[in-house]
Amino acid sequence: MAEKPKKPQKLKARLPRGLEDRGPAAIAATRQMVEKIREVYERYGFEPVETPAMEFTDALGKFLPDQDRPNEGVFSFQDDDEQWISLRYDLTAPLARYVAENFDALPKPYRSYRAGYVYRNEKPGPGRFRQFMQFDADTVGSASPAADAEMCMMAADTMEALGIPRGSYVVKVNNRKILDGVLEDCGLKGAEHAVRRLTVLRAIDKLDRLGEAGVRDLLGPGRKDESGDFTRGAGLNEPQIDAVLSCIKDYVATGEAWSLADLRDAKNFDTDQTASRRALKGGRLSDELTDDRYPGRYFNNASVLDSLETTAASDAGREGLNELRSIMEICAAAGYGSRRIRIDPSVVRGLEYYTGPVYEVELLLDTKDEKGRPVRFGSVGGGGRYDGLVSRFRGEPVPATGFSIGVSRLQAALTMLGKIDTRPDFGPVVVTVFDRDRISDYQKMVAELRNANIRAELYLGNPKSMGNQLKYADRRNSPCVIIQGSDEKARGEIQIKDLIEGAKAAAAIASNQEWRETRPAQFSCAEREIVTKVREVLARHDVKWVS
RNA sequence: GCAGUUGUAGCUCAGUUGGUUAGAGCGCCUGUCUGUGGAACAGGAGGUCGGUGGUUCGAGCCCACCCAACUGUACCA
Repeated sequence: MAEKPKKPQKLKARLPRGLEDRGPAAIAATRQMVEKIREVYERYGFEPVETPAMEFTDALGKFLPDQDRPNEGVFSFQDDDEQWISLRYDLTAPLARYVAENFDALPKPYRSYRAGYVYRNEKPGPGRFRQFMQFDADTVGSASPAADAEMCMMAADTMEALGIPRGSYVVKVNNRKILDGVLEDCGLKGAEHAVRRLTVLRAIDKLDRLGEAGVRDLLGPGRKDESGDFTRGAGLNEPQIDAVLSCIKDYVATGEAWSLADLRDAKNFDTDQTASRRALKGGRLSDELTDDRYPGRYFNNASVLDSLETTAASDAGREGLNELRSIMEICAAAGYGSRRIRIDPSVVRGLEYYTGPVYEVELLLDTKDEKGRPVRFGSVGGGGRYDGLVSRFRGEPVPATGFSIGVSRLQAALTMLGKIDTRPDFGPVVVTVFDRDRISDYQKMVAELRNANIRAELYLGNPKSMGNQLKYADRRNSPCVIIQGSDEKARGEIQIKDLIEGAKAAAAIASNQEWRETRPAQFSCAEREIVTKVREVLARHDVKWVS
């Protein structure tokens, strides 16, 4: 054998990790989700505003302390004047910039929403991407707890608008001021303990993932994970650990706990009793209730508030508790009970700019990947009050609160749960080419269909055989094709082949010979009837092309 | 970043104790079929066995280093 000629070094087609190409089904699903979210936000009185994907890095507040370069978590580059520009990592900081820049022209409180891609240079995982879509709503210029309560209620409404039933999601609420107060009580006050306070907050944030024992380790000396890797802890002593944990999980003092039986009885809930009972059967909630890793996490909001009374003794804590109480009163009065909007003192959120109330939306459904392994998605939405963000640009305080749906992550979760239709949409009607010199005739048929608002196209490949053209139409998932050979042309007719009906008929036919000769689900009609007859076929199979 | 696991065809995976020219299923292309999708049958294309170096008469298999992916963990202001 002759020596093989050396292959030219081909460029490897590859996509950077954490990014995804999106096909027709995913695009359609996103469009539907965005539209449903938009309807809810509009109904709440928010108006759209859009900002670009890039901002000056200082506007995002993403410079590393004591250094003149941006944090590694954001994608950044220098403009030709050496100014740092970054891709936005959320929609909140750019909105704060927009409001500050247009402050005088905007009505206050200013209520706006926007959907867009954001970018984070972090390790990707299931439901975690480096480019992903968020859908935000923000109220700028109101310090009222009613603004925060509204965010929580809107979060709940949005989930239900997206088809996630009551009981399959929960909006968790907390107030950072309470945690601040508790940490002060633990003797972790002042700048010299800032690092340890941060470690404590992060440990608390992991309660749902690591359980109490794991958090205890992280608050103390440290924790070894299942791969043997060791993480250093906050180094608190036992009394301090107990103090921190008690404010997070021990609400038993005054209130009633929700036992599983109570939940089944559903008398602890205000307006959503029937739905609650139904959701309990399949939902994750019942598992957690019987799981002793989560002792006492399920109490109604009134009893949690009462319990916090004893732990939130500092000024900051008391202020936070009062805000929380107002939020819950407003929600309860509007019919949003403890099962939909629940106080959860372990919610702290990762972003530093939150100053008070924080919210998080969690799916309570079990998600499994294609190999059946459980997948942890984390929150599918979140938000909070950020009273400091806009005022960075101005000399006056500008309170603000907002909420964000992680559209991409939620879509990934819903896809994994089989709740999103990933079947391909119907393709266009394909007009086949029989005689190459009559292309203009065929294109005229296409135009006629298009003018009748029917998705149609001419076969633009090599029309060497009818088989190839039908195979193409089949792959496009076309409902039907148009055929006109010389015989039909002579009679002024066309053939319409119903591919959907034909596929059904195919099951009963074994030989290719017969398959061809019977030409299943094919009929002829006069040329001028093309639109009427095609419409009949489309109507028969309920083809609508709406997505 | 740290730790563990895994890298063989487009995809899912076999590959014996280290032994000739690395296989299968699915998918793709062509044909049986010059005016008809599917099925069936036949054929074909497609591989630097992740990369580099080493041990050996001989490496997909053994060793070292590197790269990548996955999982956990950390980071995510």
